[in-house]
Amino acid sequence: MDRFPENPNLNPNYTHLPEIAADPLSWDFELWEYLNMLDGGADQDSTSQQRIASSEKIMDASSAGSIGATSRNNDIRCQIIGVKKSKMDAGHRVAFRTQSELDVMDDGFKWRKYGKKSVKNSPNPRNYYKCSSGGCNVKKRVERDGEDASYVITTYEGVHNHESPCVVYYNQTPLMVPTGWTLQANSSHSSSSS
DNA sequence: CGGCTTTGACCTGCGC
DNA sequence: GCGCAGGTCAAAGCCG
Repeated sequence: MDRFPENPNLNPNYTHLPEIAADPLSWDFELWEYLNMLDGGADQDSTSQQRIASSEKIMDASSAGSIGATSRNNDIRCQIIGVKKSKMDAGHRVAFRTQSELDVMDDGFKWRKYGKKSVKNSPNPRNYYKCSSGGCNVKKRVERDGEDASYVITTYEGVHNHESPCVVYYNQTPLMVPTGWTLQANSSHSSSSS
């Protein structure tokens, strides 16, 4: 299953930003605030929010480096390449570009695949997922980077209205960590699954 | 048997 | 208005 890549407690390979709350109920808001700061306080309505309207624009944002945060951890790179408010009621949209052999990052939530589509200018198909939790309308798009297949572009749309069904930390359940992941100490949370 | 994936069809938005 | 591309639906099949 997918783990929450923005939550370092769930995915130690995720290059996390310490300022960003790990709370799954508010994380994309925090990311949005953080990226606004990175973007020099650009106008939210006309500038950075418009940068991710399509995969092409996602790549533009990535290459321009005008929005986003990149760092590195154990040879696994995860780059936040853009955030925008969704036109839908679902909320914000956040795109990650992650160097991973796995097609789908395990983010702790349970996703159901509802579509697969080949996209123009990309040899790799795009997969569409919905959060399988009842009443939660969060969607996720996953596709391989057409320019570098070692990267996976994951786009989250919306905000979860529930806690992760798999919120566990490695000091309680180390078996949950996939092969190849590097464990990272959890200093601020205790298990919610007890 | 229930839940999930697959996949073709359909819908919608956008550019020309 | 038309065509294309992206996104979603839903039926069928698979698997535990």
